[in-house]
Amino acid sequence: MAGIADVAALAGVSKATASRALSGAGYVSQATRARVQDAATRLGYVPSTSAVSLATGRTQNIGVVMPYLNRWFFAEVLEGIQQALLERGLDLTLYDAKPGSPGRARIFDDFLARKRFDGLIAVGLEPVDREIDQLTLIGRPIVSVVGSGEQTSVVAVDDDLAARRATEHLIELGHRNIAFVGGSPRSHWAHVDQERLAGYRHAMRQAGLSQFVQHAHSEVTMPGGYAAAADLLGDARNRPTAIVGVCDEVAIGAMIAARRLGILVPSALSVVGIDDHEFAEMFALTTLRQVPREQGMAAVEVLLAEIDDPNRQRTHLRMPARLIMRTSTAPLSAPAGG
Amino acid sequence: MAGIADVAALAGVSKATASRALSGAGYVSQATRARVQDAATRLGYVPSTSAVSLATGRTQNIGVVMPYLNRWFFAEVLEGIQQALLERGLDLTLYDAKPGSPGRARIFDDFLARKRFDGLIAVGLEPVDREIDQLTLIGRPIVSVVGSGEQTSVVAVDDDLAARRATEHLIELGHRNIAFVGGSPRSHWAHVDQERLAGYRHAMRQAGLSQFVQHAHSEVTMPGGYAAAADLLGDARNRPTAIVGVCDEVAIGAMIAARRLGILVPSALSVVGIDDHEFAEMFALTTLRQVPREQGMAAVEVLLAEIDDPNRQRTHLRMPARLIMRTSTAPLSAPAGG
DNA sequence: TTGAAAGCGTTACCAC
DNA sequence: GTGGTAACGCTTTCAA
Repeated sequence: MAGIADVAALAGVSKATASRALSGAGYVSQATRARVQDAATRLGYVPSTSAVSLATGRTQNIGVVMPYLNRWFFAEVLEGIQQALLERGLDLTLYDAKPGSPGRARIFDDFLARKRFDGLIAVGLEPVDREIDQLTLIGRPIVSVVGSGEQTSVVAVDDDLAARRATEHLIELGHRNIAFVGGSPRSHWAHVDQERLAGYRHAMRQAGLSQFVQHAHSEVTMPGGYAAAADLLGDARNRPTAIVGVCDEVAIGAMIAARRLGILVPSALSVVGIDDHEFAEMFALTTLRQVPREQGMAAVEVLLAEIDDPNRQRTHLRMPARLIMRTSTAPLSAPAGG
Repeated sequence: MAGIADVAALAGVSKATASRALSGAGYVSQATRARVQDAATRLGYVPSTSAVSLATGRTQNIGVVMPYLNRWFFAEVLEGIQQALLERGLDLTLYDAKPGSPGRARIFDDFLARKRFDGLIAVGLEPVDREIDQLTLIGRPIVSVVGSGEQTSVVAVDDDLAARRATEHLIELGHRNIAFVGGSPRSHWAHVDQERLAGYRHAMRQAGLSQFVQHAHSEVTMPGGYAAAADLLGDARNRPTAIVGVCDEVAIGAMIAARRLGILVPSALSVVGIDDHEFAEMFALTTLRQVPREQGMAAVEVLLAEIDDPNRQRTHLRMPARLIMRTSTAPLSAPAGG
């Protein structure tokens, strides 16, 4: 493998000059620069990343920690991060830290401590106290996507607002008996779930519908929403006329459950989600759109700025979600009861 | 940051001894080893990965290239890989090489050439000729998950067999007019699609049903399957009584389309998929199960063996898929025609 | 504008 | 069993 010494030799200059010529830092005459670059391409020179890291203290690599890879939101964020890093020639090292798994402890104890990265993006991590300490102890800039994060910069959608808008949309359509499906005490989306639940509650209260507030717990997955909605809708006497899903996956699960029970959407049941999941269109789901891919890209932006200037002030980006109207919601049809 | 020199000093030994004591290679007395380890934990010593890489030539990192992150199969494989690496203390650097994207070229030209890894796992890559050359030029072991891969070791499901079994299952139920949905010429799953299509054709031919062979092209996604099936089923005169989906996502899309058209599954239409996707259960989809997570773990196994012994013979692992019967398939009901 | 040489933090060879 | 020391491949002063 050709090293910088070979390049220097071929170009007839010293290693120092070759290094400067290739990295673009420091004075080099146009002529020598050209000669060095020529030699480099000729030899197919590729700098050794470990040598560069050792000498500069920079890894040119960003770490990403997330609890799930196989969920729409996380995969999209990851793609956004990846794309933004790719454009800048930075590598991405992935850590899959499943909540409560033995592997998670190892990641925090060993992997992250290795500092194989110049900065870290934590997606939906919801770290417990000890983990937060470990993160800050790393001494590298950190940006959270989703999550409360007082300690780090944060990029996220305004969850409270999104849920409020979703609920208000249903209220405007004349619904009163509106249930919220999704989220459970032991969910690892805890923070997001709670923000959204709070938004729903807020909207209900403000409309004087506190008596109708109803929260059906569920796993935050499509099957989870299916199961929870099946329960919720099973009791015909006390059935809501509309559902706010904590996210599209849950909302779609609820729609499928409704169909199985012979409850027509939207004539007998309106459903609204939050996300604008890739399946939302297919299910004609009305939803509040967030674009996780953009959140991922924004997180990279913020992180790189902090790497550049470690004293930079923390950024807290909360993006608004936009209502996308499809046909899973409809005005409350002439009701049987009041 | 404490370096190995500090550890050595605190333990009262040389750097060389400290290194041996910590890495476990070479002779060190029990007593000194204990003393060194104690000093290390005391100082919170963490070796510099770049220094280690530079000295050993090993990065303790595995590269993973895949074209999509947001599809069930890929996400599952990635989780399997991640888990297997985690157990061994190895890092994972991710390269998201979308087919035809400008970024893809960069990945092959720049990123992979950096060799920031001891070995590479390529998932469903379908590389074009130039890319294959670039991969082999890296000079590191490579394992493909899915894909033709003559040049590398391969871990995959037996696609031909899976599709054949799926088709045979329908034939045994009395179906004759069986269509295959999924895959298109410009699909980037090309190889898998074709294997499965071939399996379907094979089974049809063997049962003397060649005249019924019908391939509805579609994107290999749930919405893709939906659209293709909507077309296919729209023409009531020439409608198949059963569908083989190239994968579960397509099959589920087809089921949803059927429902929209008022075609009951399974009484009026049987649908079988391949995958056992996380949604298969919820849709009661009969399918041929593959476990991508295990494929990912197996790929790691093979790769590490090849890293250990570069002269090792290539491995070609083709796992069989198992039929999981649910209720999306049923015997052909007393037919109107044919 | 260029070059010599000193790191960067490990490992590994070779004496002792 | 242990310690000195030369790599590993690059960047970065500091002189020239």
